[in-house]
Amino acid sequence: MFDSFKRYISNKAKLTNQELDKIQSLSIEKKFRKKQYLLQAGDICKHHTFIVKGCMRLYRISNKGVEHVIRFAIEEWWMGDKESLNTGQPSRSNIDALEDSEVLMWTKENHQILLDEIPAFNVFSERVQARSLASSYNRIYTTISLSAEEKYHDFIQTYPNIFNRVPLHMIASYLGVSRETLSRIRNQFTSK
Amino acid sequence: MFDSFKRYISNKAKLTNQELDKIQSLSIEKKFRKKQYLLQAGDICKHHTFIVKGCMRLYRISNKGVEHVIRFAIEEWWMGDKESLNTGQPSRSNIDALEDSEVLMWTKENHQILLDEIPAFNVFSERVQARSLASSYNRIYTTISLSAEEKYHDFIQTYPNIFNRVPLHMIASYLGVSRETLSRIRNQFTSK
DNA sequence: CGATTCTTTGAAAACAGTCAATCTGTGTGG
DNA sequence: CCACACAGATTGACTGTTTTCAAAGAATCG
Repeated sequence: MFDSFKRYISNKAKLTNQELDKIQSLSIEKKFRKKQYLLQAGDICKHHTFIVKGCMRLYRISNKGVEHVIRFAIEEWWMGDKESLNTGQPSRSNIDALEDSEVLMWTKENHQILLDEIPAFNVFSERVQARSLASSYNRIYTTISLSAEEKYHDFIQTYPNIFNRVPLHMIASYLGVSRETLSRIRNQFTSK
Repeated sequence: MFDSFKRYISNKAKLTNQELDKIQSLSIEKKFRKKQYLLQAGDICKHHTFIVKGCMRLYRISNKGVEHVIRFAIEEWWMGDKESLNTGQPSRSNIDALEDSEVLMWTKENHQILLDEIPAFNVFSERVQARSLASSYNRIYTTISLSAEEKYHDFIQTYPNIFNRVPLHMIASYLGVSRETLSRIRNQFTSK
């Protein structure tokens, strides 16, 4: 399982074998079955998680009891609640597996050790974080500027590998649109 | 002008006088008049900017020619297009001053020097970045989960110091709602 | 096969956007 | 100091989009 990660990170950061060994030695391999929670609201998020295989979602539940997907993640993406991880406060979000998944995890403390001891890993991590901030701004922009139909098309263009793996009602939730509306949008589109 | 920054950062990071001097020596003091651009779409963002006084907004213009505010920033907030700063690519966003403003700026390179040479500054910066990621997730959540009216109330609760300083139509733009709708929501509310 | 889970459809109601006109306050130049 | 222009806010009428509710139809999984 670590080999996948090795291949991934070797493209992004120049690491010696020793450094890779160190990263591996602090990692935890885990499997999650479909529907299994990686994090529940109220829990304190303790790990940085890298998805080797599978698909997950991070979502919150509103006070009306409705689920709202904040983001999806698939192979070679990072997952976790950065806020809870950072503050040590209970998370407001849930994370669960949408498919049987394999992940690598590092505790906050061990992750910090890697950041401190391996400069290239630090640079790499900052780049990951910068990119996730950029993509969240893009998401904000599309969410406030596009119509439901445009959002849907933007989504399948931006995440072609996700839209065909997750149920439509979750995409609707992600886009902030009712599932009925999204179903109609999609059918109206295919009939053209 | 640097004194304000000194007071701000001294609360958040333990820095020696030498370190503060170093930070100051690499800083640029600038003033922006109301309506003046700090960054225009197409420019490459070269600086990290700290707002000492005033109010700014970061926004994009859609292909229909409509402005969409991605975020506001006031005293003691950081501003800049992290994406462009990081990638060196032209920015898709604009930043301008909503009030006469005073800022401190550091070039990307000088900022990096500070991160490398001053561990406490590095830790501090990471915390800032983590917080901005967290707040952007919160924004995504409220944007997809709340109605226009709820969004407005959430906004004035979350940013009481901003809503009374910026024009209503910009708040509408920020919330992804037409200004007429927001105007109606607000009046309906005050008449209760 | 039976039970979930997911998607689709219809009809009504709620909601938000658009267009156009008016109103308000602010600041600028003569 | 006034008149004017301008940016911003409001209002009404209308249109269009999206939600909601309810029911039924696929698809998937054990």
